[in-house]
Amino acid sequence: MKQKVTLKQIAKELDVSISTVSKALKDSVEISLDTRQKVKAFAKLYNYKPNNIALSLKNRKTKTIGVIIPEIVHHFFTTVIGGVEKVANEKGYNVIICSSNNSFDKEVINLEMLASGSADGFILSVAKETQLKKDYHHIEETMSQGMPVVLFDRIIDEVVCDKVIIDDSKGAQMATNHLLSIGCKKIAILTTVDYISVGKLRTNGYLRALRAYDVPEREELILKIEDIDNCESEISNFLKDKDIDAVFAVNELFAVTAAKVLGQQGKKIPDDISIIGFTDGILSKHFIPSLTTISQHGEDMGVRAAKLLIDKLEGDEAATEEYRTVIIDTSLIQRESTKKTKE
Amino acid sequence: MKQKVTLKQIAKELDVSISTVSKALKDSVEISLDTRQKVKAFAKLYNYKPNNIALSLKNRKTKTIGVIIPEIVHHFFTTVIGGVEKVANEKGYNVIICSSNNSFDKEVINLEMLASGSADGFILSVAKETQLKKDYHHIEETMSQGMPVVLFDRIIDEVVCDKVIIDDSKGAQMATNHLLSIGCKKIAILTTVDYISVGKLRTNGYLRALRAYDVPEREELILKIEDIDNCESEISNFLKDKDIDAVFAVNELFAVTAAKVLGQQGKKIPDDISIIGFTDGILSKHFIPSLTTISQHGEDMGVRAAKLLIDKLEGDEAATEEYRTVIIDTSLIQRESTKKTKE
DNA sequence: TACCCTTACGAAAACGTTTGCGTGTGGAAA
DNA sequence: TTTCCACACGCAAACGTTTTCGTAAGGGTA
Repeated sequence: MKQKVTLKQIAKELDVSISTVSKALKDSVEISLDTRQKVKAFAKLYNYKPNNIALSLKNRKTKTIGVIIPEIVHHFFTTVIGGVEKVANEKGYNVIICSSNNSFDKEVINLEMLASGSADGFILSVAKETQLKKDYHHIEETMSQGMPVVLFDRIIDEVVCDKVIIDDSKGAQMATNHLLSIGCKKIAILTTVDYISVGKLRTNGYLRALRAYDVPEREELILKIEDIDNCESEISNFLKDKDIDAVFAVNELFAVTAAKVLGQQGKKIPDDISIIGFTDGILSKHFIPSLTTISQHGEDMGVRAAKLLIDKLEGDEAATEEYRTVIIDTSLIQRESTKKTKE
Repeated sequence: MKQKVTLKQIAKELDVSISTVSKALKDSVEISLDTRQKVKAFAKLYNYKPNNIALSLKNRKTKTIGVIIPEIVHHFFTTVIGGVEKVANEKGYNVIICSSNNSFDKEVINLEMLASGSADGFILSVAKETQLKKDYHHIEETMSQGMPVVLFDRIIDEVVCDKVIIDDSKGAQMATNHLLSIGCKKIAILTTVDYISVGKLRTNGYLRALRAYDVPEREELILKIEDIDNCESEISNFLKDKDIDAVFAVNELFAVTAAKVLGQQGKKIPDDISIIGFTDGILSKHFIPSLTTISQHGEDMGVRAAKLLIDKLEGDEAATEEYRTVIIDTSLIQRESTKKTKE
């Protein structure tokens, strides 16, 4: 087991100083061609690689981006990470991913850990608990120590920093408009409790679309779900014998669950009831019938977030003081679960 | 913007030496109670956190585990990561995740980057390209430099190290047995090309099960798919008008695609044809009909892999020299897509 | 008063780099 | 022979820790 070779060892072997080795490897003109070649040959032979940790300490930057997301087993977040990685790798950055598991405490711990030397900046989507608690001191603190933070998707309005979001409200409006435009009038919505920022915004978009079409908003068509993972019976009860012609679900799971229970209740999709979801994941694509949905372009979000962060990290002082909010376009992906109703 | 506070700054502020501060924070008896309290109060006030990078350099370990997987947008791999994170966090380790995107080059780059100081050891599932190329020098090299590697799922037999796998062959056998036991006789298999280790093993398991039941193996019932992401037309052509009563698919995507095209071809599942998949992901669970499948217990794999790695990292020299292969049990999850055929 | 022991702290090395600056050697010019 | 200047290299500081060892001050004992 040959240990990792250091400058010091090479220097000793070749009977020169450490600085000579370092400079030789960097092709410094200070060092004679002869020595340079000798050092480089030796370094190659022993597979010398500079120690990142030492470099980080010396340069006071790690060339690493910390990404903290609420869930790691989640299609949308992984697509965002994909985008982040793409940009980061291009620009020579490493990516560390941590999941908060939707726990405030774990979010704080992860952030503090990464902030104490492991990452130069952060891309973050906050945990449910954080949105509920409204405690953002860890984020503020990180920024006050000079580390830039980019928030995405589940953001916090009160925190001043770069942000990448979709216009959730507009996306929901687009979804609802689509249903209205194909002739649906009695549109139920399956959404989350209000403290989830994106859920609330999507509910708002739904309501706005109804108003624009002069369709009265009806309380009994709105279901706000708390326990996302066990939503089936709740949705089933809610939908049972309800006089509706369409369902708008604010996420993929609600959409497929609605499709499933409606099927069980003898409804045909899209003939009896149209369904539209949110998030273009693997479920929407492969479900039968495939689900019309709103795409959030997760990878784009990741790309933009990473660019914003790297700009800040490498930018001059001027750019440092202004914060930008990038809004990613949503788009409607029309599939089989929505269909023009016959007049 | 208050910069991160260091020992040096505290020392200066309090007019003591750096070592005094360091010792005081560690409650060393060398330091008077008075000084200790003063230092601790000051450190708390300024939110002092030791710099991880400096600690890593000093201790020559990073307390970080590097995880490299072929794809980040992939349900199975994320569940494995979930398991790794769980154990890692318990034991005070950080996790860095990189994706190789199934590219050999990117796998090498990521590994080398993390190996040069960023991680103490690795949990790795190799890229397709790596399996094809059979070039494992980067892994051997990493290990020869004293960094333990645990391979999981897509492993390499030739590399001697700790491994966590499922018995793919046995799992496939279990799946095929299930089909046979409910009366299916003409079982097609949708599998991958042979260089993908897990695909080949699962094909073997299928064949073995057939032999054990004295069912002749028929070449025309075996489809080896190269381009996983565009498999629909291939599967559709293969299945068209084929005289079969069951399909075994070696992954989730093949399974749902088979279900879809069979549906299009007018077959009822499970009445006309039973389907069984591999991997218990989100698709199998939510598809209609929900798919019988073999669960790989991804989270377990992650847990075991992390434990193996940490054992090696913290173990004494004795444990260092022996390598273990942990085989995670697979289990059959029976859902709606398989049904006893009427005799 | 002289000596010793405890208490409380500081100096310095080490981890592996990079880099500005100092310096010895040799040859060329005067 | 003296002076000067490249050239080629080494020294040392710095990044932020931890830890070993050294030591000054003070009090107690003989």
